[in-house]
Amino acid sequence: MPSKRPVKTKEASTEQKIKEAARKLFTQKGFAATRTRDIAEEAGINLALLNYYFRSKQKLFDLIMLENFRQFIGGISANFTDETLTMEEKVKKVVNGYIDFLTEFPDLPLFILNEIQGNPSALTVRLSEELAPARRMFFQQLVDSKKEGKTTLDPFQFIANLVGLSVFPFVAKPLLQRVLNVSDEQFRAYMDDRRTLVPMWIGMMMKGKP
Amino acid sequence: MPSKRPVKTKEASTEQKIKEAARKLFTQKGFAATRTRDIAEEAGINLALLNYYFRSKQKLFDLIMLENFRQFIGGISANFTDETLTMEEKVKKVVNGYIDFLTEFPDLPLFILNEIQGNPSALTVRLSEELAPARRMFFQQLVDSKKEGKTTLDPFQFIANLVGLSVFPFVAKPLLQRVLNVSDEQFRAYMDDRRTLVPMWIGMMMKGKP
DNA sequence: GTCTATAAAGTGATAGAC
DNA sequence: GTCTATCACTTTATAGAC
Repeated sequence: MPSKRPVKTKEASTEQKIKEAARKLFTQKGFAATRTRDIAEEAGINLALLNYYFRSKQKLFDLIMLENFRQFIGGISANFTDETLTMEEKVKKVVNGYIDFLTEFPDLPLFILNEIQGNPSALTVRLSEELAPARRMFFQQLVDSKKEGKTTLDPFQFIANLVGLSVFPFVAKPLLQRVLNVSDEQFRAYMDDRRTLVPMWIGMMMKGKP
Repeated sequence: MPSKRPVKTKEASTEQKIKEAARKLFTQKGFAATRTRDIAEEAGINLALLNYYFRSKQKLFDLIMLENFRQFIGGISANFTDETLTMEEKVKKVVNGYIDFLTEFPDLPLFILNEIQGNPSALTVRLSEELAPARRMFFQQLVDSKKEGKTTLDPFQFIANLVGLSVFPFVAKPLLQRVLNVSDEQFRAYMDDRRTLVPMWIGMMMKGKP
């Protein structure tokens, strides 16, 4: 078992190189379609070192998966638990946060959706727990809005719309680009437009019938 | 090579049983994570029969994938090429079509999204071609709507919203259910509500600012 | 810490009996 | 058409030299 980090700090350590290579391949192709040999090659190291540092393919995968989950929900959760923000401001922050994040890590949402479908009970429980505070505060705020007559929208529908409008375009990016004949650059521009469009639409939806 | 179908017609033929088992497992877990032995067991037949009927795992998978693609785009395409329908009617039909279809085959969209991400150029080209007529007619109709001052919404944003609001809740079903604590029954009811909600929202979005 | 060589198990596919 | 037995190859993981 490796107890000490390597000496060099200027360039990435072997352990780090393996982890980054694994993150790239696992996130792109999933657990089963990724071979440990591919990871070793991508990291530019020997195959045996993977097991030396991480014991097994599964352990390495679990590590990557947990980090991916954390990164995905981290920013969102923070925005929703901020007491100083109105619902309208939260929506703007969450939408912009998603678009920033997914522009940088476009493969992550599909990876997470796959993992959750494949493991109905494993990490989803933990995920749910970590999101519990955000959920509680959000529900409370939406119930208050209902009392004040600001909206009639059900919390489930609200979240489904918010995530659908923000995240789905990234999940379906290759499909949308192919079918609608859109370049990478154009796609980016469209997503930028959505930073203001989506919050506006969400606002309209909350107000109810036109 | 099998030239004749089996004799029995009362129950599913061996070939059909294999195909259905393969469809279930491939759609659920993808190509790499599905073993031919699993398919054989699921179908209740011998492993050798899989190769007898379909030559190889890859050939069987290609067959399933093509059928899945066709089924997914079939209904949608038909709705969009119907000249007698207004844009508003088309939206209603497409939304209801998706919700019907995905209630029955909830695993399909994630499967398709995965395949498209994994094969940037293989089947997506064919998919794009088969959707070409629908795309052409839809663009024309939306351009007309713009001229008439009915909407200012970009076609890309329109499609992203339509598919995002209709399909995404099914893709994210396990996540939404876990995080928002929703039963299967409740989820179904929410989706039923969306049959009228989504077309209404799309209508509001097309009209522009509130 | 890193390498080569190899063990151990898994997996797709086929040969040949029935 | 369907089965059992087995081959050929891949892939994960480890032993042991350096």
